Amino acid sequence: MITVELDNFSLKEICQSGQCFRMYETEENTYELIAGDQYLKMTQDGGIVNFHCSDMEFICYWVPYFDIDADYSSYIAKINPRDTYLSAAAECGSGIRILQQDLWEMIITFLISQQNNISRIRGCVERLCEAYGEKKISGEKEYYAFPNPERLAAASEDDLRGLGMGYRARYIVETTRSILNGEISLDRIYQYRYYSRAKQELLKLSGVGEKVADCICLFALHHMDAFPIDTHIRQVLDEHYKRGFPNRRYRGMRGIMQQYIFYYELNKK
DNA sequence: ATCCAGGGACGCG
DNA sequence: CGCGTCCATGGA
Repeated sequence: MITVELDNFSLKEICQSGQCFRMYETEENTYELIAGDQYLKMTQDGGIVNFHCSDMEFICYWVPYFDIDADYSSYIAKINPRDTYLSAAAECGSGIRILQQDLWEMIITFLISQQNNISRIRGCVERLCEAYGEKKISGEKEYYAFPNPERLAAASEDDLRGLGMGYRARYIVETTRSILNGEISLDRIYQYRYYSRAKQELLKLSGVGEKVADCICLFALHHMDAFPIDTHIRQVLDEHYKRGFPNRRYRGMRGIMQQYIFYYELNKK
């Protein structure tokens, strides 16, 4: 087990931030997470966080995953103090992190997310993993990994509709096919240095539009300028930023600001 | 019942 | 390009 003391890090807030749909608070201050084919149990008491894994797994996998080496207080310090809305939002969600999740998993997950609510997205993703993911064991915990493209290719559109994916089933089938036949290369998308290039490539996938592409760029590729505009963010922009969001000021950190706003809208009061 | 949820494809003018 | 319309599903 690894024990570390961290600033601006809250498992509860990360869990409720809506980036990862397979993280659960299983008991008070105890969280379980399945990411890709990895399972992790964590506990937190104040700033002290316990990761139930080896040193190697922590350093190679979970440090980048949780963006642990980044200093989020410096992001918060950049917020215009006269922007009372954004200041309140960042204070509310000061412990969230921009996760670095698996690209393939984020593509499928955010295809499912469209015109859908978070609790139902969780259910859809979980059923998808149970039906097509590899069964794994970590200690005494059994879980299903997120299915890789080859395994998901076994699912027909009707199969996926049977799992409650609705009209998104066709997007999943078509996107899986274009990845498997090499039309779109995940490796290439990983290697693009510029956000606009990665986004441009993602937009070629069936069912991936502006918003979903931005979520994938932010939550998998860590392109911190991605600024996904969903229905909640749209309302905030219309109400608090009628002259546009201050993009210049927050260049290189637009994504985290978006997440502070998103978290605030879902969890305030 | 009606509305809404981390939207996007498609057709139309 | 900007705009309607349709697309499943379940909870409030």
